[in-house]
Amino acid sequence: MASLVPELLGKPFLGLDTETTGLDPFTDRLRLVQLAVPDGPVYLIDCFAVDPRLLAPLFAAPDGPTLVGHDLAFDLRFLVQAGLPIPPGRRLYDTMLAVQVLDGTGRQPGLAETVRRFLDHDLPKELQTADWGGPLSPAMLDYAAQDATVLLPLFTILTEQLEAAGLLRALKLESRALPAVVWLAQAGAPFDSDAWRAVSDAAYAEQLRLAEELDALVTDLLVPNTLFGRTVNWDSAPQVLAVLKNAGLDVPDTREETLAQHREHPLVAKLIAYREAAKRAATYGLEWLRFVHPLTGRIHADWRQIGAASGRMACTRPNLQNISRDPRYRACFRPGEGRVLVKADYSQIELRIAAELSGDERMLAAFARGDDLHTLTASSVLGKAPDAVTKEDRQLAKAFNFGLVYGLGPAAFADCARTAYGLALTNDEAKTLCDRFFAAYPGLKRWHRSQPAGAVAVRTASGRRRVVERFTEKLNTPVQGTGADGLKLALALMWETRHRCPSAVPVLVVHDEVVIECDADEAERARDWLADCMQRGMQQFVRQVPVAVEALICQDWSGTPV
DNA sequence: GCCATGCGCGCC
DNA sequence: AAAGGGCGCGCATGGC
Repeated sequence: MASLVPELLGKPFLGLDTETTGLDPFTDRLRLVQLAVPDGPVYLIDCFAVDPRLLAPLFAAPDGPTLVGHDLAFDLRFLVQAGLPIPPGRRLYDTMLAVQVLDGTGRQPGLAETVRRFLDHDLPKELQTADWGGPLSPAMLDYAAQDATVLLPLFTILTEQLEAAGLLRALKLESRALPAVVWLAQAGAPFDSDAWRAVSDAAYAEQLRLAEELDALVTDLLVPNTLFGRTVNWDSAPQVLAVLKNAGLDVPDTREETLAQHREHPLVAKLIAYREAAKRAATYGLEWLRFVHPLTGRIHADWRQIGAASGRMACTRPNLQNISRDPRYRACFRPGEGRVLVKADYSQIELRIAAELSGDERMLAAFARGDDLHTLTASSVLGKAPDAVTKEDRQLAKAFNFGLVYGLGPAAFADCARTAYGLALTNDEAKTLCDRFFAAYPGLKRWHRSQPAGAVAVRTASGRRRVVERFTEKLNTPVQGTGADGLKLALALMWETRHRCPSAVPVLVVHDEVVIECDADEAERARDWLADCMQRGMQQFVRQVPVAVEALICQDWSGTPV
């Protein structure tokens, strides 16, 4: 080992893979580290026999070889637990991320699939789930070696294709963000299980109560409450639809939006309330507690770095990006004594990006002055002076500003205004307002008009590419994707400047929001550091419009002040 | 009993 | 001229 590290440090790139006894970096163990040398041997390090920390200088070197792996976040989480440093992002090359950048999809390709596609041969995977905690057979060693070796030709061919497609810059951004994603997953979100249990119990009780009230209601209304030979299952859409029809309501389905149009009907009103409680009880119930890690007491979700075709991240097991905004749930995410959260989010970031991409002069000028865009839109569309704009006017403007990012037409806009903002609009009114909206922002209209027909490749500010067909995707992908680019650079900057706030770790990332945890006595410094990284990361991709970040120190994710 | 699918809805 | 973005998950259902 002593002579191996200096030798490896001199190579331009290395294939890196690991074998582990399971999938959990906290309870399962690192067994093998495989390092494949171009035109050379592949070294297999048995971590049960040799301390893998001897590899630390290879990982820590600022300018060592590029480390090529497939789904490196997985391997790095185990390597970190084994005491190794995370290499600088610019030295990492993840072939899974490379394929995703090449394809412009959120789908995560496996290694065997990638080898089949780019190298045109089979990679046996039967031993992936072998017992890596026991004796290692020659076949297992051969399998492990192959997994690392195959990364070398993949690196070459993927780089050629990325280069040809102008996608190397997008991959470099992903590489820089990768250490931060590992950091995020390993840190985990601080969580109060007892508080969650209490909130969950209350939601379940409410669901039961509402179901009983619904049962009573259908009896009162003389609607037969037995369908399909049993009492109504209020969770079943077909059964609910049948009940509604029986009650004399002419509805095509039981979706929220449909129900909202009959909310004055007592049965429908109760049903809406039931749905809300049932959804909360099911999605955020006691079952959810299985995600609390038995060793750390925290939630270490599976953060997918490229989760969406737009470049956004996604999160599973559990999805921490769709936790109810109800403060009772969010308050369960809180650190222990002596620690605080700092939550920061971008102000109207997608609207700012849309202004930038469309080049609309009025919008750009408004953002440059620091004006409130919603008020400006309301005053332009309604022909009022800005100081005469009411709260309702501003709500309407919000629906517009929101809708334009998605390329909504008048009919869709009217729907959106109705369901999301509680505004009743006829289609004619919506049409008139849309015309005035585009008259107020001619640059936006040009942007919409300039979209070519048919399937085209659109790009985000980092050069990330996606082939799209629908008009709305052509508008939205660069907006959403540029937001994702800026946030990823922000995460990279946080990792690269973490010495400025040694007690801070990232715990949640939700598209335009980052939450970190830190020592209470470092909170102000952490807040400024976080806001600075986020601002600079996004501003790198959004050049003409000022990027604004709002950051708050709090006890928990609901925002309770310290 | 397992799995795929559609619906409905939580988040941004 | 119109144009409804991106996810993950729980449930019911239906096929095997």
